[in-house]
Amino acid sequence: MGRLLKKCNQKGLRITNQRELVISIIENSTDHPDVDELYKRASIKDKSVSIATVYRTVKLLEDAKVIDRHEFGDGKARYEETREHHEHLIDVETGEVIEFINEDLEKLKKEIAKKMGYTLVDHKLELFGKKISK
Amino acid sequence: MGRLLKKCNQKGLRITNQRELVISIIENSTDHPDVDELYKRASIKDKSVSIATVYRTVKLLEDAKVIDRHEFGDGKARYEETREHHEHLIDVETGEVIEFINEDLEKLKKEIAKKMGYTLVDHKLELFGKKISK
DNA sequence: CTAAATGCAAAACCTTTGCCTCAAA
DNA sequence: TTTGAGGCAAAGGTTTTGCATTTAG
Repeated sequence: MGRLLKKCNQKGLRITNQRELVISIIENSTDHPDVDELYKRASIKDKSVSIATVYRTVKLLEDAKVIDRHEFGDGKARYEETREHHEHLIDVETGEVIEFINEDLEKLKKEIAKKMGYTLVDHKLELFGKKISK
Repeated sequence: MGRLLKKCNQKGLRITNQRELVISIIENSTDHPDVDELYKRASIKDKSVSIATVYRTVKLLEDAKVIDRHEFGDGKARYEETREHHEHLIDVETGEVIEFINEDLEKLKKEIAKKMGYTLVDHKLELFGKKISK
């Protein structure tokens, strides 16, 4: 049984065939698929899955905090399994999404929030960049 | 003549009554209105303005880089006049948007991008926080 | 068994666009 | 005067939802 499915069980989510399928797809994706992409990948294994179920499932998983939703500026939500916090750099020319972590950044953000009288419950940082040509 | 209108003139944009109205509303807003809100505020002064024009105007102004578009996670684009770069802290309990600037953050972001082989063309940082209760 | 999940299609949102009319430069 | 802008309504894209049916627990 996969990591993500295990987490869902721990949270007490009812697992249906459709949900298990979507969960396994997210778990085995290394990119940041949107709902339509998840739907396409799911349809390969089970043509009867509806896109409404995919939408309902990602909302369920997001509420359960086992997946994260991102908006990279193209008007569609994109998803990935929740894991150690990391940031995204989006190549504006290719659309490629590159992940990175930076401890200084993590510290700085918490400090800033604290200084403003807030505790950080979430944050998003996206860098949009152009590859430096050699 | 307002700052923002002046900038638009400098960019050579054709100024119509409708555009001037939308420009003045954005310039005099201290919040981050979405298109519907801009449309409502514009309609008070001129009921004939259409929402299509508001959409076309914000796109024009965004392309001219005199206003910035933000997405704060509620599915609607929000706009504000372009000015010194700053970040947003969103109070998750009230929805209030608090602006701040932090030079360390600015430097760090550029460094990170550079280290990854990119020049930063844009970036977004949003902190989501809860007010620390006294 | 029974409450909850699914599929389907319609609807809800936000945003864009075609077309004809109108106005800025 | 002439090209670009505006108004209106229709269409586009993503996401949500009502309802009848199916299924997990």
